[in-house]
Amino acid sequence: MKKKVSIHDIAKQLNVSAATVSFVLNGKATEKRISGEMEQRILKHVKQLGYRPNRVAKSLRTGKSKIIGMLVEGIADPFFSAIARNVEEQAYKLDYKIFYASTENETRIAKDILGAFRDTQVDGYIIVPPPGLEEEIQGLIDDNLPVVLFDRYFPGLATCNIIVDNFDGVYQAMRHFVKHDYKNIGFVTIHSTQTQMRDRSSGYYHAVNEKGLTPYVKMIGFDLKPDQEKITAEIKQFLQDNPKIEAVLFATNYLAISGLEAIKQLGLSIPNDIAVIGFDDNTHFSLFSPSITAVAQPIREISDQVMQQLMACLTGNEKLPGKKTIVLQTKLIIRESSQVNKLTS
Amino acid sequence: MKKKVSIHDIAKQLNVSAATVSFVLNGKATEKRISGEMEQRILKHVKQLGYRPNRVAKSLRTGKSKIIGMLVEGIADPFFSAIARNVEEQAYKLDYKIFYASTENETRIAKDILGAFRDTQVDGYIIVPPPGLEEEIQGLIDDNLPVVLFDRYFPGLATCNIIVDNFDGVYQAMRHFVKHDYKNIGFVTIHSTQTQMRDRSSGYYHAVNEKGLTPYVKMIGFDLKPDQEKITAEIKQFLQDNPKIEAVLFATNYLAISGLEAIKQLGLSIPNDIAVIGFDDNTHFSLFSPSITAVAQPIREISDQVMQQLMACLTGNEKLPGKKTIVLQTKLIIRESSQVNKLTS
DNA sequence: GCTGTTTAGTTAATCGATTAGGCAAATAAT
DNA sequence: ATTATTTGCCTAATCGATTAACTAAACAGC
Repeated sequence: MKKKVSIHDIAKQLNVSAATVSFVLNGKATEKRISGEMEQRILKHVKQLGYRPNRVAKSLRTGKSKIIGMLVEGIADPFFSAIARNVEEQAYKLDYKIFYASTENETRIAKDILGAFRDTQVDGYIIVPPPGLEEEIQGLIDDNLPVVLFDRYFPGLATCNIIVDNFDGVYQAMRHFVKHDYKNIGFVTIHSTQTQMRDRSSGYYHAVNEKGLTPYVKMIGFDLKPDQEKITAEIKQFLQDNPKIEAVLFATNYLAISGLEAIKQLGLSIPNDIAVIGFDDNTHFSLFSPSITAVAQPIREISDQVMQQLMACLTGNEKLPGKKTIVLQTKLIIRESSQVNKLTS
Repeated sequence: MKKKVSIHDIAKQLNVSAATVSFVLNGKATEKRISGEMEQRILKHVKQLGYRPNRVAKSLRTGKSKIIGMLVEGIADPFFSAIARNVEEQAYKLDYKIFYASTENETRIAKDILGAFRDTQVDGYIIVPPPGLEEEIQGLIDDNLPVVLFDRYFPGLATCNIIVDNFDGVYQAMRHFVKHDYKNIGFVTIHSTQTQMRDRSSGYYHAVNEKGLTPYVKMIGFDLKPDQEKITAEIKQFLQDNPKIEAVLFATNYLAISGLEAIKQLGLSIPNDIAVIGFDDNTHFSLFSPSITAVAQPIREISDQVMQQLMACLTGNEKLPGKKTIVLQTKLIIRESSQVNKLTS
């Protein structure tokens, strides 16, 4: 087992002090008036030995870790994993590493992990907050730690938030339905008071009121998320109980999946028996037959904004991002599932 | 900004030494003969202040970090993110954190990140190795660091590997095709010499030879992975060039997606014009019309085995896992895409 | 009363870096 | 020639924990 070499070993071997080596390694040779000759001697020897400074020690001394903590609802969710991937890519370029973790939207898990992040002294936080995390986030702000929230936020907190216009996303989808003459439009969402879901609901109700429609809403408990079959069963029941529904909007990607399964099980034909739009696009929606219309979130832009805001703090004047809410627009990707099939109708 | 409290602050406030506090906090009170009275006094005060030990300092001293480094091909890939999610869940229970990163199967990125993991002193490594990472992995072994590889491995290295029977997975799929009387069966794979792809190819050729069939193979460059459209175009070309093909097997999930798109663009009907099987199942395959037959990898089992092997080293007698290759079985999930449609044929 | 053993802690070195402050030698200024 | 400045590098404290080695007091045994 190759013994680890420390900066002191390097120093001893060259008969200089550890401080000198440290200065050279941190590019402060000129600033600290180390001669060019010495600098070369050290650099050469360091390269030859393949010495790598111990980040843990460095982190302890400087209080910086070059790590960003990222807390999402679930890394297996394609929406979050796609953003995670983009964020990671950008972080990598700036010599930061990402430390992901999933909360499953549970307050306790989120608190635990956030604690672990703090203990590890991560330099910045990217958080998709579950309910009840206000205090912890306020704590980060109080301690002057850079935080960026995305997907949802707490209106009461002075954080930097990157979100999409959930209200408008749903509203656009509704207008599309109405334009194609659908009158009885269902909305399947989850029981949640978080901003993103609340805004989606508002968008639905706004459209319903504006157009004088009858609302048909089904709320699924969030706790059912791991149990796809149960969600499918509930949606099936909802559609059976409300046979008038001729179009339905699903408020999240996993609800859409279960909803499509429910529709399949009921033997209904899309879009002739029932039209469908999902919130959150999916690589596969274009391949479905019929292809599925979706409200697409701008994944690339979200990732870019998240990183831009966070990096401005990390590399800049160490200030907090400050209270700022950046609202990005969604895009309705119109496919076959939301318009009557001209061939058969 | 709340000043951070250290173990010395605690000690001073209680008029004891830092060592005593440390012993109590690490549950060594009895072993180190600290009185119950003192123990309670310290615990109470620590709880009251909400003191949390600095993990970085602890890590520097002990050389342990309670972090596991996980290197996958791409965190946005549903196969890897599902495994990551499971692994994370188990690690969490054992008080370990996971540090993910994506390599995009590039040697240089993988080396970089592995270096960062080492610098951070992660306690264990879970790796899906890109080509050319042999030396670095051997280096981990030489330094007695626990490593588990999965999905693919290097036959020359004495590592613990968790893989699936890729050969048999493909072979089963081929047998299924043959059973349903398909004779001209295409195989779309990527240009790669890594074990998992090599074995899938072997499975195909074995079946082709055994049944006396004509091989139709299309190799896609791995570098095209980010460019879905190009892959789609190549597959389209392949199918057009080989009109005899009546069934096709895709060797990875993203090839299947592009392949389905190609088939859609060609206006072919599945399974009547062309039958399809994909390697790697997908949440959505059951919802496609027709639903897509797939070779499912046992995600849960893979994650369990990975963690079991790694944890045995971490919590146990600090030995390496040793050379051991655990081969799990795939399961052919038969759906509509691979058998002639009884209604119309 | 003197030695040996427990009890209940304490002291100080250590992990591997960073960095403010110091100091001797060389060079410049007067 | 003497003082001032610059050059070039070193000393030692520090970050916040862990832990081997030690000690002082209390108690036991003969």
